[in-house]
Amino acid sequence: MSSLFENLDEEKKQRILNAAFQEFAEHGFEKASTNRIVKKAKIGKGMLFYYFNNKRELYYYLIDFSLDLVLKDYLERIDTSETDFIERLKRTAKFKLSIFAENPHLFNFIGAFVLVEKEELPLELKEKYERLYQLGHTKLYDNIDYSLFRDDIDVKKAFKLITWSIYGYEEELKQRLKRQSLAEMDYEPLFEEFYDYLEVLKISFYKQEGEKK
Amino acid sequence: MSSLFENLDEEKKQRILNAAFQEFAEHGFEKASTNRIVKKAKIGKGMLFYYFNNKRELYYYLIDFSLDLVLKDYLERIDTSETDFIERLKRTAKFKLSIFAENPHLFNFIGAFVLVEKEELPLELKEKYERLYQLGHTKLYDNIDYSLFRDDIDVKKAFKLITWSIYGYEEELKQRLKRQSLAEMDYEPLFEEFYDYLEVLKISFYKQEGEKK
DNA sequence: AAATATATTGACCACAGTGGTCGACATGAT
DNA sequence: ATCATGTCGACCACTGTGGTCAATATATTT
Repeated sequence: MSSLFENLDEEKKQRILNAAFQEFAEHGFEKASTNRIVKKAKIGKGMLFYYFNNKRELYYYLIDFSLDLVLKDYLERIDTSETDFIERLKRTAKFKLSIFAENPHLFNFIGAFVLVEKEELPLELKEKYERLYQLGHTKLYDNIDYSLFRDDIDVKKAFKLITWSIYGYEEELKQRLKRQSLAEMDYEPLFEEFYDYLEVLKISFYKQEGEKK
Repeated sequence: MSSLFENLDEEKKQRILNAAFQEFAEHGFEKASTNRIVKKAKIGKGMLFYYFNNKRELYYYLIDFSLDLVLKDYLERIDTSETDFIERLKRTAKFKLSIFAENPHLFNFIGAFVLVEKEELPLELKEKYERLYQLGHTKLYDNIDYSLFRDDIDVKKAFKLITWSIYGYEEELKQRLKRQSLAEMDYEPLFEEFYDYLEVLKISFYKQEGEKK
């Protein structure tokens, strides 16, 4: 009965979610330890099994929760009427960061279960993930104005290169922020830096002023 | 006494190295299991502790081994007289792949111990790693002809973007090849694809014919 | 062929950590 | 004063741990 869990005060709920996300992200389902989770979440062992009947139920709850969150706080916010690919990505950055600030291990958690245990998931969750994945694809790549790109490069390859670049920047950022307290810090300089990179990408992959037809 | 181990026939040695690299890469030192290692390497439990006195000694041996290997089979082969950054990277790809083909978990292993346990390493290994890191930096970035890059972008940022792009491509490749037997396959098409990406990077970040002074 | 040295195994050990339970107790509502 | 709801952590049976070692197979020397 996870409605018990859902009615917890927000701070405690968040502590538990965070602890569990981190533990499962780092160790996978099998080797994740409920002992470490309760310790990190600062609750008694009993409570975890009071909210969730067992480890597996908690795990599935987390998957469901994370998929819902990505849908509502990320994908649904992406504005597909913006036809400039890089500009569209630029706008998604803020959504991503606010998710990360609230739940730093959520993306790692998703990455982990997708990589290693996606296939063994109950059908319901697997399908939910597939739907989300499809939606993500359309939200990112549909209705893009290809004519912005230079004519002398393969647009598909440019897409990939841009995506990898952004992923690389995100990862470097994560490393840099590792010991920072995410809560009270000034994100603006980071966004400025990020925008600078996007600008370089635009200059490089897009037609320049003179070339636009 | 790891000279015992070193005198093993190559095939058995490789089996043990592979198994151990993978186990430590996936689980870190603490949670790596010697039982799983011997099982995967298909040797009796006793042998592992016959070659290496204990788990830690094996771990340190692997670190030392991997650092030596990266030095000799990768860094020392990089030709710094090639002043074209992308061209230089292009040439390193073959070294990297041949290391990966022989020992698919080595880079993951290095990535893992650097990320989580570098600081607690014995001084000797820590210094060895630092030296390697420095050398890597010079081998990749020294004596690069900046004038190849377009004037209207920040070269430092272009460096980063290119590096991230290549890393992204490598990771995607790893995913794709996951279920392939690395041994007997044709790498040529992959290199062709890789070179295509590099070409896009060149067109985008380098000056075009007309602009060269 | 006998004796010795080296290589190899896996059952075994004490122990640490596992997921999950449950009686004791605190808190707040009725 | 009673009762429902929360909360805890000692406890349990059990699994897996790093490491040992007597037994044995194999190779080398005499």
